Amino acid sequence: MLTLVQSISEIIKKAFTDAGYDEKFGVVTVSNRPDLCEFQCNGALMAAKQYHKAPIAIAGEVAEKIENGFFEKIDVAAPGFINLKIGAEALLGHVKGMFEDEKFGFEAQGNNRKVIIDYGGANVAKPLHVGHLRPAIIGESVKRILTFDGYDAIGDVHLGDWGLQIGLIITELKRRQPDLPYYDDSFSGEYPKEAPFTISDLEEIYPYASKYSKTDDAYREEAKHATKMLQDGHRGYRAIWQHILDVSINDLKKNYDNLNVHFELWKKESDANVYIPEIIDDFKAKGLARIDEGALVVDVKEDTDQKEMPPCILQKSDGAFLYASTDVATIYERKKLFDPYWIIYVVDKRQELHFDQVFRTCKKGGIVDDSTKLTFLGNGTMNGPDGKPFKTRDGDVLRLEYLINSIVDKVSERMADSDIPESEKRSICDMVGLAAIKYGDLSNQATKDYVFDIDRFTSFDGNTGPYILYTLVRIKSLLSKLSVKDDFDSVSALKCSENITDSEKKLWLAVAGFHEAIRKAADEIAPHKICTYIYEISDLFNSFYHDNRIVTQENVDIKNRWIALLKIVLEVVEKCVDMLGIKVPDRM
RNA sequence: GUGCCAGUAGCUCAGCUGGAUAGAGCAACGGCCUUCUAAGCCGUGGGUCGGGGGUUCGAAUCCCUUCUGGCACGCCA
Repeated sequence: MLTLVQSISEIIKKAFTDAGYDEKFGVVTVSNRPDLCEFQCNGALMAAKQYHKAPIAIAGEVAEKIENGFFEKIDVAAPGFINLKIGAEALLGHVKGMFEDEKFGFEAQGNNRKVIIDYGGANVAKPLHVGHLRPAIIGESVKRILTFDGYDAIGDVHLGDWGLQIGLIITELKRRQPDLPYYDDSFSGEYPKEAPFTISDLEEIYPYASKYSKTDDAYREEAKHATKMLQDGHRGYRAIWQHILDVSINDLKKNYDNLNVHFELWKKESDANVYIPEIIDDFKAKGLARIDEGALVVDVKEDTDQKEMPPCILQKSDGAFLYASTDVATIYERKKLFDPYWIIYVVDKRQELHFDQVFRTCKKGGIVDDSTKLTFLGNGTMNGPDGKPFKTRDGDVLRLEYLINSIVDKVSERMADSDIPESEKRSICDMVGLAAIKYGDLSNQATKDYVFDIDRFTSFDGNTGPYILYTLVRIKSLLSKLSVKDDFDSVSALKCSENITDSEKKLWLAVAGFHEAIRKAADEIAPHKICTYIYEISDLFNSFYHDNRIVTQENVDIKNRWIALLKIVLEVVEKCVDMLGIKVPDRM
């Protein structure tokens, strides 16, 4: 169905036509002067130039032609605004359509086209840290938004399991446990099923090896060599690598689950690796690649470029592949396996140049055709209250689970004197804590850096996740007090439009704004627009709640209309919150 | 050096495809609980939209310039 703004625009466009003007000027927007009106049309101001006429005169003529019946008030204001207030009956009439549609009247535009969203970025053998939080939260939300918009959206964790990091671990492991059979080239038996390390071991080994390699060139060379051997198929190294995968993936799944972040695909860099040779052969055959300083590169500079655009390196001078190779191969693989219409990368924005090169390489080599959309949605950095990247007191990278725990602890303090039984409290704190983190993150623009302030996010006041949850819980509580039956007929409850107060009408208008808000969020891949919307509607609900005694309302028609209102607000906001990846408790 | 992004109230951020008096939240101050969850509601104060030019009837928004901060710039990922 049309959005409310579109429906009103249709009426105003007709008035412009009837008054002898181009209908394109009849576009209506939500008013930026709520004290004057609910909707406004600035078309007369724009038409003034074309028709060489005073805008106020045009506005007057158009206003004359506006159909009666839909509006409560039509004003013309200098220098040429047309100000509109919708009638209560028309508003309820519009909203009725939302009740009758499972998407609340939202028109999905994805047409079931396939979109792959790459938002994991986790590496095996390394714990998730704060740097993984934003892509995970934003990516999950983007996936849910696009799913709602009718796309066949697939989340891919795209694990980093194939670089020097594995070589480093192998090297360090060999140094510590040289007697293991993996390094014995003459060993031909079966390797042990059990990994020779735990996840905790790995989390210690990798940083150690990484650090040490920076001080010892021979060690570093050995790690590079091990990486190459692994890529070339060394049997023992492959076995170690498989152990690393098994141990890590198990742990990562658990951690992502705790975040309510789920991937449809658990693909890895190594999966794409097998395609690299054929891709390189193809680039060579097409004459698109050249040798430069011993490395195989693809020139991706275009004539229109204002900036420097270094070539994309597909193969290092020592013959090994690197991240550009795997990223190109990954797109190749995705094209081959899924033939997606769209691929979206939710990755730290500092990698923009790299992905620009990769995308251009893919287009140039015909790995994807021009119709395939490749989007880089670079996320900003999460900073601490000092405005600098979030670190522990010692200056180390903060593990994600520690961050989550500290938030949940703060929430628990808040809930200490609530009368909710301890058995339920735990999961409620988890939900509220996660909502605090996610809402705090998603309410900022994805591409911008933002300040993650634990005290602010857990303060529970104002525009926060807990406030939204509190509002939803409040509505749930009301509906339960009202003993609303599941088969309550909301549509017929809308027949009564008497005694609609200002705060109620504003809330209905906010409900009607759902379609518009989600449309924008989906088109611009902007979860923060959903946050803005739910904050507005929650705020309006709480005002309405304050102004009206719902449970004790004696006029049955009005009470039923209010029940319908509660139900639709609850459903709409729950849907929004779900698109952010946030779960709602029944009470708090 | 080249390029990208940011600079809006004391703090954290919206708004940016040009429109009326630039909006929230926090913090400050003042009200509202014998009544549906006060984790709430209502109100007050607070801004040369980094500076300077320009385009326009009209600019936080578009263009140029400048200052400040962040980031990225071929064999790490």
